[in-house]
Amino acid sequence: MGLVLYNSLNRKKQAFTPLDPQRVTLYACGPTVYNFVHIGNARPAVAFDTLYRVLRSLYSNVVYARNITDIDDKIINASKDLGEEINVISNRYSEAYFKDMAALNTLQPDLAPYATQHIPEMIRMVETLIEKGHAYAADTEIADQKGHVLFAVQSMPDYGQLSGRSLEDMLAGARVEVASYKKYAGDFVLWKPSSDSEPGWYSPWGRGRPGWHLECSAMIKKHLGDTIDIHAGGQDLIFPHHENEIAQSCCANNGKALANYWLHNGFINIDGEKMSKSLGNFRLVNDLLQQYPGEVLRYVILSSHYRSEQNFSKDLLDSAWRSMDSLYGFIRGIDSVEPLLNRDGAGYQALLDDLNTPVAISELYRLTKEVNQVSGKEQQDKIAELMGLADILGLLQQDPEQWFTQGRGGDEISAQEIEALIQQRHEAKQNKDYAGADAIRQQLLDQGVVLEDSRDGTQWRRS
RNA sequence: GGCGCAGUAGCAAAGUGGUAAUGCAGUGGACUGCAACUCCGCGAUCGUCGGUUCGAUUCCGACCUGCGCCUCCA
Repeated sequence: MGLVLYNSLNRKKQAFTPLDPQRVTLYACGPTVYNFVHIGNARPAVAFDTLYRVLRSLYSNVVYARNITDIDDKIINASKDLGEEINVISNRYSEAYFKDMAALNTLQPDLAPYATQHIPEMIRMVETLIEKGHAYAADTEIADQKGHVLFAVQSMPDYGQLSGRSLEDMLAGARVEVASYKKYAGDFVLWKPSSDSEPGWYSPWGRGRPGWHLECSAMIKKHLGDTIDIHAGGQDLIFPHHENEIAQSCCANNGKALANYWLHNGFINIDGEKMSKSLGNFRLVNDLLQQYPGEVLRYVILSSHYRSEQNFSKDLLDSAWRSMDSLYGFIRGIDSVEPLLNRDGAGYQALLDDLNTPVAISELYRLTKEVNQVSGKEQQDKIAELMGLADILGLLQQDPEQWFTQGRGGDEISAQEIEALIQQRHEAKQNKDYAGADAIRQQLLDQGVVLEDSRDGTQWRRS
């Protein structure tokens, strides 16, 4: 079977056929860098990183772009709150983003374009849209309203196609007051004026900054082309963000489709509730990484299908950690072999079926069982297959020894102390002092260290 | 009001028109000085009520419950 993807455009699974098999293009919406990212931001990064890995297994040249939004009102507000320069904030948090995502074993995208480095391209696109009659500069002399350029949604017959709603429907439920400079209530901002204290760039409409949606359209056009294969992001971006990207790009590029496949990941909730500032239940990846290995977070994210909603909780993380332990426990002590992806294997086939990562993970377990049932060359092949599947999932990337001896947060007994106690226990055992040996075992267990005796000696792991 | 999603064992999570993968937890056993690891075994009729069908968890309808989007949002 070839790759099949669920396309939000028509709400169906479709066989994936790239425009150009020699250059497959994937674009995922990245974060606005005004703070550390939360676990919800990590989901698309991990899910579409997995897609990237699958695409690379199928095509020789895949170009994956994930943008950084480094100009936005949220950053401007953060700048005011913190009393720091915009670029200091955006630099700090974009760096943190790359670090956090690397901890989740996401591969570096081929391109990581920054909005602020594409202002001329954005201005050019706005000019094109005005020329073609799809956009207009606000017709007003009121000081703080002057300088807006808006996209005229009524100029685009198909507007609303991705989100599946008509203009009337959208306006019927509108929760926001309509700005007076809009000709039509549904029109959205392409360019807006900046005050002297706000960051801005000079444009034909005065000093200002781009609207939110524009950067993606401009950067895709510049780096990937007028029409790309796959555009991905969170479900909440379907409207308005992606709908508006489509409108801008399509109208600016003579009606060409912006993307042939649109993928959207579901939301992550915290203990049954949506993450929100008012509830104060944000889980920052950076914080979680203090307590859990990045692979555990990745495992959790991949353990449910990317389109379904996922409920995050401590229990889920702890249970995922134990699950990972059992996988690492299995490969601990076996000789490493060159990973080999089995393209006919159920795990890889599951990934080709709209990224069914839960099934792929279950195959990991099935393979470990199979390794036990065979021996010799056959066993080596199974191990290679296991690691090949793990590689494409971005799991089991650590050395098992390191995995079990890594810290698990908090004050912990050091490896040296553990080794010393193991030596003491060994001596006790030699003297048939089993009570003494057991006391040491219990003492370590109380400190979260489990001992495993074998013919070759004693292994330990933190639990 | 409009559009849309979900409800599967204690928890998590796949899946199929012909009586339901997998993981964690629990539990019985083998192994062990005792353990751990590992191995073998054990659990659900799939929100409710109807309909279609030889047969539905899987299709259709209604209902109940939870949730998302409707220009801040992954």
